[in-house]
Amino acid sequence: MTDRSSRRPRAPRGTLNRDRVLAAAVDLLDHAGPDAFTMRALAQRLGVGTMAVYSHFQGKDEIIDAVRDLLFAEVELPPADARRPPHAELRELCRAVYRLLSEHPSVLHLLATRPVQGDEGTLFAERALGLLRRAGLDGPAAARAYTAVMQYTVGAALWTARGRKVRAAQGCDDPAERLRSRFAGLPPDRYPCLTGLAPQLAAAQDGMPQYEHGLDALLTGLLGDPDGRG
Amino acid sequence: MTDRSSRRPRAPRGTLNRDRVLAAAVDLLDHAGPDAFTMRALAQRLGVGTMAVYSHFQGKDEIIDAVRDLLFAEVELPPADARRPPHAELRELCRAVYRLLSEHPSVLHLLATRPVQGDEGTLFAERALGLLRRAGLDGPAAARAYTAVMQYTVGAALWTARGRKVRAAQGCDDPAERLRSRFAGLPPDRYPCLTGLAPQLAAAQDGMPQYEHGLDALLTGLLGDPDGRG
DNA sequence: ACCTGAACACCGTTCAAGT
DNA sequence: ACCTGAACACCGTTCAAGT
Repeated sequence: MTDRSSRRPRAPRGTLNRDRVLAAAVDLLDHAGPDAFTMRALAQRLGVGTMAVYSHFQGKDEIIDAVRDLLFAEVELPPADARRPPHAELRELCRAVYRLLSEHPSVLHLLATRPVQGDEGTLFAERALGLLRRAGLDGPAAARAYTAVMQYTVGAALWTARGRKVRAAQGCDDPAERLRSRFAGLPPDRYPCLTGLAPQLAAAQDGMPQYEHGLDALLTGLLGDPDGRG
Repeated sequence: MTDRSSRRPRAPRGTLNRDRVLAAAVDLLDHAGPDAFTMRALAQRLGVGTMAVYSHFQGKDEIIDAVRDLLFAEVELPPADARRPPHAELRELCRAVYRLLSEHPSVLHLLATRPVQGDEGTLFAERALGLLRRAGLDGPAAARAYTAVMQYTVGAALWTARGRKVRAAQGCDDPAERLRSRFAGLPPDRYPCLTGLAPQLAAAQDGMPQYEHGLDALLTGLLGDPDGRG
């Protein structure tokens, strides 16, 4: 199946460009992880010599920045709809970002290291801040609320990606099951809650449902209970 | 001032041990950052040959795990006090973890990659879960609430560390000011909220106050308003 | 048992050279 | 302008050797 030489045939001249490099970079990151994302592996996947990539990007950092902004631009922002309550629209906006970060866990590492610079990430911030204002928050409260929501989203996605990485490293068994058995095996007299709640803690490692649970609590605390006082 | 040879004198035999390696590792990580944390730099700081460290640790990963657990063990857990409302005690517990992560931003990178294995991190989880149960949450709700709080704490600390890293890289100017001027310079017709709220967004990059703002909102959403219905 | 230095298989990037 | 291969200065780790 694979090339005996483990080196694919060289692509003809002039076929390399920034888009092809970025597409291969996303593939490589998502498939092999950040550690395996090397300039040599990237070039090999593209069928060119290692240094060919440097004709289109200054170096690895510029590729990483471009990948981050490219993927953030792919967030499917729900259509603005003034009739819906801002709470609900904000929730969907956040879910879209979380979904992106979950589907491309490697971006997380990149997002965590350097902030988004691209225009599309900026548009997301604009939308979110507008919804927070519409929900009745003043300037400082909206800024703090936006920051808190982003902090939680990044943290939740990172938490999930961490579980996946452990699974990939340790023979592909369920990370939730590993967590459960680790907690369940602790001495119950010293850790009564932890041992008792091991199954529930494992159940909370389920990605989107857990994210929604925390997000709803956070938004309720930030905006007030939407079903409560009215 | 510095050694002309840029190589410090070798330590006498038998003075190296796990504790000295870990202390040097924490120093190196906090002072020089994760990228500069190499086995060669660590050994040089200890005044031994590179391979001497391998007599005490299997490799770099084992050192990283040990550093993470060591620092997590240093979290100053507030004394348990059944008279205080669980909401307040949980808040202090979380603040202690956030403070640790902020003071040792390099640990974050490590915490984000692999979960805490050490006993002390486990003790923190036990305390937090106990408080959530005391606050009236049932098993599944307590597990989800604990996970959400940890996710938010990691995300918030990472957010702060990211700002610091940018500052260190880009000539030491204030990261909040950089963020403010970037947002303030956007076209106001396309980004009315972002340009208008640039100062408030910059003000929200203040670490602990922002963390507390989000944490209180999250706890309120998870536990119910402590001052509200009673 | 503890520590060393050389060596191996990597990495990102520079550089002179090719087309 | 675009791409190449050799080379440089790194990295973590293996290994045979020293004490």
